[in-house]
Amino acid sequence: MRDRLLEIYDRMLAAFGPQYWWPGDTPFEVAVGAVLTQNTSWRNVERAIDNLKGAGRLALAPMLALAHDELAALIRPAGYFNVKARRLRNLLVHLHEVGGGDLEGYLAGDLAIRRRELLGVNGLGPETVDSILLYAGNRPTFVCDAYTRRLLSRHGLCRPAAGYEEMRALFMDHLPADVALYNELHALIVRTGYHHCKPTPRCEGCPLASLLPVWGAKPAV
DNA sequence: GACCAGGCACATC
DNA sequence: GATGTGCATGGT
Repeated sequence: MRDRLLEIYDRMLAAFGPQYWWPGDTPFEVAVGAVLTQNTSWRNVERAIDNLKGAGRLALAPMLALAHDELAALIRPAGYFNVKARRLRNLLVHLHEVGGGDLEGYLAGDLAIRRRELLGVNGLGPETVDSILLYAGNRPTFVCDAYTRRLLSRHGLCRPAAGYEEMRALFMDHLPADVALYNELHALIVRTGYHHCKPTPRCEGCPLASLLPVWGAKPAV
């Protein structure tokens, strides 16, 4: 299993190069982006983050001071703005009350405990929590998503209906707990997902074709 | 106009 | 435990 995962990693890296994730300037921006990007394209998230930046609200206290409607209006381009305004506030309140307002210090605490605490915040699921821990906190936890399930299941490495924790364990049980590796591997899986679903379901001539012969958004028959 | 995008909570069976 | 639904904008 380790060798198969690393071969996929090597192929993707050779094809697309390092992805330099997460696209955000500060840990706080990364954490906010992790919520905003839930089921949403990154381009729309960027608009929302630009709005927050432009309004001088991209920091814990200034964002926490916003009324629901004000926050929702700023993040509108990211979609689900009422839901996400609530989820962001839940995260901010948690960081303020449990984390003492110090995001980086908070994320540096015991990994299993921090993960469990963050999963207890309403609106933060496993992908969002692992993204915050890995990309904002530089902690070794693997991030999985819909692309990951497609990649694994189409290579017979997991069931098509595999749960999140099952996929995460698959990576973490077979790969070293290496932040740089986890960072790049997840980013490359997403990058490969874009590449394959945009042009054509069957990616002819792709450097990954022998490893990833079929990708389309809907499982190919 | 249909389909998709770096999910998640909640209701229901 | 599995399955269905609401949430919403913007690109292709």
